[in-house]
Amino acid sequence: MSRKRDDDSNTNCAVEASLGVIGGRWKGVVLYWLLKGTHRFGELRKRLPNCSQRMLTLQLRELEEDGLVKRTVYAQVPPRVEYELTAFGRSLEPVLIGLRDWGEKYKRRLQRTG
Amino acid sequence: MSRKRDDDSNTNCAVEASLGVIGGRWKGVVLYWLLKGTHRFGELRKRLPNCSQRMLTLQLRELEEDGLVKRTVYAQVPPRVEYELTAFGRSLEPVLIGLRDWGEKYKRRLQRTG
DNA sequence: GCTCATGGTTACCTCTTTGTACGTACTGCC
DNA sequence: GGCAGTACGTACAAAGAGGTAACCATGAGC
Repeated sequence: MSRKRDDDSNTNCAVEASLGVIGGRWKGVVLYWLLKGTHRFGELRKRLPNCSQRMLTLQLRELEEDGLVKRTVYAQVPPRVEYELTAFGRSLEPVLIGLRDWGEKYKRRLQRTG
Repeated sequence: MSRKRDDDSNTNCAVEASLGVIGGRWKGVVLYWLLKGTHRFGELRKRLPNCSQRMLTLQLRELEEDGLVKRTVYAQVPPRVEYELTAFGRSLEPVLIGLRDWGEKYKRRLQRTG
């Protein structure tokens, strides 16, 4: 999504506001996995093999900034960082479920129509 | 959204598949207005003052390709082109409503926390 | 024959997003 | 002393998204 963050025009429309938050390249999937429970950074990497390390870091940082994700650093060596949804992040659950269900409908449609 | 269309990795996750379809810069708003009824091209332009003509054309074309929007050209001068949702497009309604409602929650939250 | 309105298309340029590759910090283990 | 493992950060380059501005076709109205 080439949607510049902090763009005022996003906030005019509530739909755009939502998409501005969850529309990032990998945010949907990240949120979807976090819905299933806390994950370490390396675990998320395995879940998103096509997402580079840098991108995963960036997307997580933005989700954290937007208050959807909580980041917990444990003072260990080697480092251990855990990500989990905040209460506000969990309020996205029905939306994400809706997106997933519709996405499956869309994929089935693609198969039918070639 | 800088999400390359026709990218296989999108389709691995249904959430990403949905976002690939509706995640375009202006698609959310366009769909939201079309939910309220058929619109001419010029009407949509007025609804999206921040969207350039070129972008509106592109977004509508992609929505049409994805089977969400039907485009009807009337053989008139000056030209008259109408856009409306297909049945499949209307199946997105609950998802869009969900995005809108959550977006409003998000905006209220932004105001509270500054 | 000039202008206007509508719904485009096209070329060109800029800014953003993303990828690749490499560097870092720390400590325990061999 | 050197390497492994984790979770980053940084620099550079490529790709993609989006803006601006100009052009097009056509017929009605003047």
